[in-house]
Parts: sequence; structure tokens; C-alpha cells
Amino acid sequence: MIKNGSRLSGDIRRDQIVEAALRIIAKRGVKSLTTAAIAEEVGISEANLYRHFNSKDEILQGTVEKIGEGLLRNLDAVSVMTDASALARLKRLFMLHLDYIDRNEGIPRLIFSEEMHIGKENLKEKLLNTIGLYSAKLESLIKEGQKAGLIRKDMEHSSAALMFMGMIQILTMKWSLSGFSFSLVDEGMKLWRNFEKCLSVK
Amino acid sequence: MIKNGSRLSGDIRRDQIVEAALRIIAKRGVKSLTTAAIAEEVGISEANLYRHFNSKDEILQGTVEKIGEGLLRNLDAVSVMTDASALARLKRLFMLHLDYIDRNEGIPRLIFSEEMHIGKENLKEKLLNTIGLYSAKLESLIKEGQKAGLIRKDMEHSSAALMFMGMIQILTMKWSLSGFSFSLVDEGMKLWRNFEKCLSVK
DNA sequence: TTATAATGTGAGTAAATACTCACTTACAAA
DNA sequence: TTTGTAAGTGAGTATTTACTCACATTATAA
Repeated sequence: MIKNGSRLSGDIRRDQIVEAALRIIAKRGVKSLTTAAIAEEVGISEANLYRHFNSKDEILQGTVEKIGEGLLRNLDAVSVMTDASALARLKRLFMLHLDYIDRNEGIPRLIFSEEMHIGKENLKEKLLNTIGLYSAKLESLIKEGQKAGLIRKDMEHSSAALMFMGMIQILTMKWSLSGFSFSLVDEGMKLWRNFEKCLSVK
Repeated sequence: MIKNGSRLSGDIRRDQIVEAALRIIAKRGVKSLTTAAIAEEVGISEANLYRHFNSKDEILQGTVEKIGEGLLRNLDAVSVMTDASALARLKRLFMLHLDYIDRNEGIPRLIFSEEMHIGKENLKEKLLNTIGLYSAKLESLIKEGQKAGLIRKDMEHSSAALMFMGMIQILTMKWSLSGFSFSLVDEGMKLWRNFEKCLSVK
């Protein structure tokens, strides 16, 4: 049995464990992600966990990978919209992102968590890598919009991309602090309308 | 000796403890903020900590208060600039905020931390309260700028305020993830220039 | 059938952590 | 001087947590 973090197509338990971890984070936070809690959520013994992962850290790594895959799927979904304008695709990406977070409340918890920021170089790297891919896509969409005459030419790509991600972040954080009490998507729509004014040529 | 969380002017140890806590968070994160670590940083025994605070939670509350005070001081500093334009004051507030974070690396760690988001209703409330005051100030400055004809009239106040805070957030998070490896203030300046384009009437 | 590997578990263990307690020392006011 | 109180400590304790180990069961393939 290979347990070194590499994917093994047939290992159903691995997926169950990772999904259980995400559920626990969503419900009770990263601090409550103990081996005991995971084992109970899956319905197996704690010792059995270690038949599928070498450490709790590896489990965490699995959940980060899973989240990253979901986010990158959104990039693909937008890439496919070949007949839509750059601005329409940016909007779609914005809403897809919010919707994905809405369906996985563990995401902001995990991304903001200290586990992701301190030590754990592999986790940090994965996150930075995903952010990098995301930024690149955003910047290329913005450039495309500028060429098409939809987005003002004096808008700097990297700054606009940061603004895009910043809006998602602050909204997500407010949402998390409020106990997920308002509609991410509705509030996001309002924010987007304003951002579009910023981008558009007058 | 009163230890119920209320300020006591003469208690120097309280301040020392809170400052030590902030230093530990900056250096090693909230997870490393143990009673043992605090005691060692201050240079007193663990038991002595409990002469000044009833619990570790109270110490954390003290640090959150300290940070909040600093942020609100920036609001005051800007309120005093009576002869500057609304846009100039917004810029000043933006840079003051970044500078304050730059000098206190523990701030993003603490604000993003699970301790602030899960359970601990009193901490959450303090944070939300500070954010509320901040938003209100931002919105009033934006309105002022609109009246003066400096900021475009079709910009929605609350969305623009969220964008302002979102930029600080995303920049701060990138900075934290990068191990504080770039200049917050320099990168912030770039972002600000772009944001000003968004706000300004053409 | 039988050998081998995978999957499973209960009962640990060592380390970390927030907090307590009995007791001592310093020090200011009566 | 006495007395009361704040400030201090070393040596605990109960609990939590990641992880291990010896051993049992199940599935697979020769």
C-alpha cells in the first residue's frame, strides 16, 4: 500500500477521509480537525487512518489539493466560453468562485488558517501556485478586454487582478465572521456591478 | 487586584504581557501563543500570568483591543486633516493602515486566525465593531469626495469601501504568505494609484 | 488450500497545554 | 512592628492529541 501522498485511483478511503476533513473544517474549523474527529466522521478507527495517510499533515495536504482542483475547474469552465466577451468571462469567474466557496464553507477557514501560512512549506507552495494561476488568468482576461475596447486602457493588469481577488477575500471574510449569515452570491453581485464601472471605458 | 479584563492604569505587567503576546504571534503565529511561551517572553513564571489575567483568552482579548486602538488612531489622524481633500485623506488612511500592519506583523495573523472567527463571541464582536467604524469613515469620506466633485457620482459607497478594505486584505495576505518578503507600502502605493483611477471622475 | 497482502481495531504512549495550589517574598499603611 | 495585600514561584494535574503496536479479519491470487 502506497501512502506517500501520491494519488492512487482505487483508494476510496482516501477520498472519504479528505472529504470528512473538509466537512469538519466547515462545521467546526481547522482547530477541531483532530485525528479522532476525522476517524469518527468517516466511521473508522483512528489507527485505520494511518493505513491511508502517513500523518495528519498529509490529510490536510489532500484537502488543500481538493480545493485547488475545484478552483482550477472554474478557470477551465471560463476558458471554454469562447464566444463570450472578456468582461462577461470575468464576471462569470467571479460568480463561479463565490458559488464554489458558498458550497464549501471550509475553504475560507482553511485558506485563512495558520496551518496554511506558517511552516508547512508544501501547503503554502500549493496555495501560492493556485493563486499564481488564478492571477495569470485574470490578467490575460483583462488584457483581452482592453484589446477589445471593453476595459479602459490605463488600468494596470496586476492591480486590477488583485482588486478582483481582494473583493472576494473581504466579502468571504465578512461572510465567515457573520457566521455565513448572508448570501455570498447576492452581495457579490452588488460588488461586481461596481467593479465593472471601474473597469469599463466611460 | 482586579483581573476582570477592564483596564487598570497602573498595571505595567498587563501591558508587558499583551505586548509579549503580540510579539509571539508576529514571530511564530497564534498557534504558538502558549502560556509557557508568553511567560518566557515576559520573563516571569506561568503561574504569575494568572495574577494579571484570569485566562489565556483574556490575554488574547487584550491584544485584540490593543490592535483595535491602533487602527482607530489612524482614523483620528485622518479626521484631523481638515484642509486636505477627501481623496487625499483616503489615500493617507490607506497608507497609514499598511504602515501600521508593516510595523505589527502579528496583526494579519491574529485577524485571520480561527480564534477570531470561531467561538469567542466577544473577540468577534470587537473585530466586527472596528470594521464597522472603519467602513463608516470610509463611506463618509467617499460621499464627501463625491460632493466635492472629485469622486464619480455613480460609485456606490459601501462597495467602494469594501474594495478599499479588500485591497488591504489581499495585499496583506500575499505579504504574509510570502514571509513578509516585499514592501507592503511600496506595493500598496501601486494598488492605490490604480484604485484612484477607479474613483476619479474622468 | 494456503500464503500474502490489505484492512481493520482496542489499548496504549509520550508530549504539550491551560490552569491550580501551597507557599514565599516584598512592601506599604496603620 | 505588625498586618494585610500584591507579586512571585516550583511543582504539580487533568486533558487532549498525534501516533504506535500487537493482533484479528478479510480478500486475492497461486
